[in-house]
Amino acid sequence: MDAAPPDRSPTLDEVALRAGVSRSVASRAINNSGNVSAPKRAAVQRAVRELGYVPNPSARALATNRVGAVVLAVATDVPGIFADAFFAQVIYGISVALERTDFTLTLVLAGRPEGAAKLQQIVRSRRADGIMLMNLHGDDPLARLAEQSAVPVVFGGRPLRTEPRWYVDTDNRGGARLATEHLVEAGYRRIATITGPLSLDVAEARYRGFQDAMAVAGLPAGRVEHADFSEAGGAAAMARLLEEHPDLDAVFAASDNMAAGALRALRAAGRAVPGEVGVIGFDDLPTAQHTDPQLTTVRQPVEALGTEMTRMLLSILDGSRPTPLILPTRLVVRGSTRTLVRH
Amino acid sequence: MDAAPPDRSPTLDEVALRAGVSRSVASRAINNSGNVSAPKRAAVQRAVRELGYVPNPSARALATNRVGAVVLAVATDVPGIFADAFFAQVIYGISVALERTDFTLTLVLAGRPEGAAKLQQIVRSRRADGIMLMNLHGDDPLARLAEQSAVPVVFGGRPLRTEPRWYVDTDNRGGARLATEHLVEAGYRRIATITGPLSLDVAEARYRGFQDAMAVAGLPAGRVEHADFSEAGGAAAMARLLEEHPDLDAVFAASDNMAAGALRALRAAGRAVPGEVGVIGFDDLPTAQHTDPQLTTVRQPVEALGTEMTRMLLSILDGSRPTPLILPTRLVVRGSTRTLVRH
DNA sequence: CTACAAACTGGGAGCGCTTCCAATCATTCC
DNA sequence: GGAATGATTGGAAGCGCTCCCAGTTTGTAG
Repeated sequence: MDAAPPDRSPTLDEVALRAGVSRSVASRAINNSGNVSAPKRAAVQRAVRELGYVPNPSARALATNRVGAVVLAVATDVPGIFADAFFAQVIYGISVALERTDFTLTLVLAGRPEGAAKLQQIVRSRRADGIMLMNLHGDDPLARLAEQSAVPVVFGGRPLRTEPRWYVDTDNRGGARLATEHLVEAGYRRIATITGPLSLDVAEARYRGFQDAMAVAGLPAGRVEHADFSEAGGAAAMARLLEEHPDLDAVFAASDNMAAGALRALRAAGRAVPGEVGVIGFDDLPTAQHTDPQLTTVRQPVEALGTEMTRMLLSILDGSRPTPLILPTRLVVRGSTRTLVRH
Repeated sequence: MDAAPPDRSPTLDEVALRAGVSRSVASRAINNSGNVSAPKRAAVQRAVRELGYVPNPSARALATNRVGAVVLAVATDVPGIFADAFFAQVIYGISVALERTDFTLTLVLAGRPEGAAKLQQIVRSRRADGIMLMNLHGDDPLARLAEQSAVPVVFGGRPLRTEPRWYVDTDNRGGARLATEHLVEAGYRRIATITGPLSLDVAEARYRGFQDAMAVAGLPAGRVEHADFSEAGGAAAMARLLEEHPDLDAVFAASDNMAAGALRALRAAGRAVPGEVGVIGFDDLPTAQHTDPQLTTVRQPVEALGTEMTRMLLSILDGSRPTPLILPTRLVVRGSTRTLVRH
C-alpha cells in the first residue's frame, strides 16, 4: 500500500520492471496467451496487483485493432418512442449480457440525421467492434449499413424488405395470430385490428398474423385502421373504427399503447370492455397493467431481445456464424377480454 | 471516385502524401490548430475528402490522452426502475446535447456489483473523459467515485449526505411545496403523503417540501407512509394510510407511479377522486396521463436534466468550473384534484 | 555426453496520431 | 539592403500496447 496515489497510472513497462521480466512476458502473462513460465506469471500478477495496473484501452485498441465496444443504435427521432419502456428493457438486457465481458456499450440515437451521421462516423472510424441496430423504418438508409461496414451488424427486428444476415426478432406474426385466436376462442366474431405504421416490419408482421388467424377462423379481416403505435394514435384509430364498423365486437391493437388508446376511446363511446367489445394488445409493457381493465396482451420477451442480440454479436466477433433467432411470444390474459366462450 | 473500396482505412500519412505535405501539417490542418498556410490547408482538406479519411480514435486517444467519450452511469439494479420512462428521457436529452460534439455516450448500469466494477474499470483505465452519475442511494460507495478519479463526475440528483462539486438536480423540495400548496388551495385539509425511500435524496427533499408547505398552512404533517416509488408500493402505502387515517382527504405521492398506485387503492376502497380524496403526483411521466382520472402532478424537466448534465460535463472538460444547477418544476393540473376552492 | 526438440524469453518494430522543436521561409522596418 | 520578427514547415520522439521472431534455456532421447 503506497501512500501517494500516482498522478499517472502505471504502464506495462513498470509492471514488467517490477516483476523483473520483459514487457513481452508481462503482456503475455496479463492476456494469458501462453509461453510464460509459472513463476514469472505469478510475479507479473503480483506486480499488477501491487501497482494497481489497468491496461490502457486506447493503446490496446491501437495495437490490436479491436476496441472493446459495441454500439446499440436506435433509429428513432421521436423522444416519445425511445422513451417507451421498451428500449429501457432492451438496454437492460444488453447490459446484463455485457456484464461478464469487458465490452462497453455505446448508445447512439440514430433517428435524426445528426445521429445517423454519428453512427456512420463511429463505424467508419472503428470506434466499435460491432453494432446492434433497432427500429428501422422501411426506407431507412441505415439498413444498408451492414454491407458498407467492416463491422458486423446485428439487427433487432427485421428491416422491412430485406432479410439481414444476422438478426434477432420476436415472432410477431405468430404472436398476432395468438392474439386473434384468443379473441375468436372467447367468442368474439366481428374483430377489427389497429395496425402500426406498415413501413415497419413489426407492424406488417402483426397485421399478417391477424389476417392468418382470421382466415383460419373463416372470418372477414376487413375491419382495419392504421396508427403509429402511440396511445393517441390508437385512440383516434379506435374512434374511426367505431364510426365505420359500429358492429365490431373486438379489436386487436398491435401495441399495448394503442390498445390503451383504444380502451380510452371505447369508454368515451360508452362501450363496455370486455363485455361489449374485447380488446387485446401486444408487447406486455408495464402500461398493460395500468389500464382499466388491465390489458390482455401478447408478451414479447423484450429483455431477452437485448440479451440475445448481444450474445449473437459477441459470438460473431468470436468467429462463429450464428443463424437468425426468432423469440417466442406468449399470451397473457387479463381483464380486457372475456375468458369464457359463450355458447 | 476510386472503384475499389480499400480494405483498410487510409491513415494520416496517406493523406499527407496525397496532399504533398508533411504529416504534421496534415494533422494541424485536420484539427485546425493554427500554423497552416491556406493553400496547404485546402490541399489537405481535399485529400481527406478524396480518400474518405477518418481519424483513428484510438490513436488519437493514445496520443492526446482524451478518448472522446462520456459515460452515463445509472446506479440501479432493478430492471423495473431503469425501465421507467424517466431514464429514457434523460438519455434522449444527453444524446441531443452530444449530437453536435464528437463525444460518444457510453452507458453503464452500475447498480449490481458487476456493473459498479465495470464503471470503476472504465474510470481507472480512462475509457471515458467524464462521467454522469445518477440515482445514487444514500449508502452507495460510488458516491466517492468523484474524489477517487481523475475524471470529472457530474451528478444527476444529489447523493444523500454529501454535496458534490458538480451536479444538476430538480428543485424537488420546491416542487413538493408546489404540490402541497395546490392541495391546500383546492380546499383539502387532511393531507397525507406517500414518500419514496428516504435513503434517496429525492425522496427526502420531496418529503421536506411537503412538510414546509404544511407548516406554512398551519396543517399537521403527520399522515405519512413510505414506499419505494413503485406503483405497487404506492398502492400498499395508500391502503395503510386509509387504515390509519381514514379521515384523510388528499394525498401527495412523491412520484406518479406511486400516485397511480394510490389511485388504484382509493378506487378499491370506494373513495371518489377528486371529490372525496385529492391525489397529486410528481414527475409528470407519461403514466400521469394514463390514469383515470388523469393525474395532477408536478412536472420535472427530465430531458433537460440530461441536456444540462451533459452541458455541464462538457464545459468542465473544456476547462471551466460551473456551479451546480437546480432545475425548476411546474404544476400540471389535471383531473385528480379539485380545481376550485370550496367555501 | 551430445544432439535436437520444445518451451520460454525479450528485443524491436510497429499500430496511427499529436506535438515539440529546430529549421526554413516570408515580411517588415530601419 | 540587411537584420529582426513572426509565420510555416517537417523531422522525430513519443503515447502504451501487441506480437513477430531470433535467441536462449531446459528437457529428453540416443
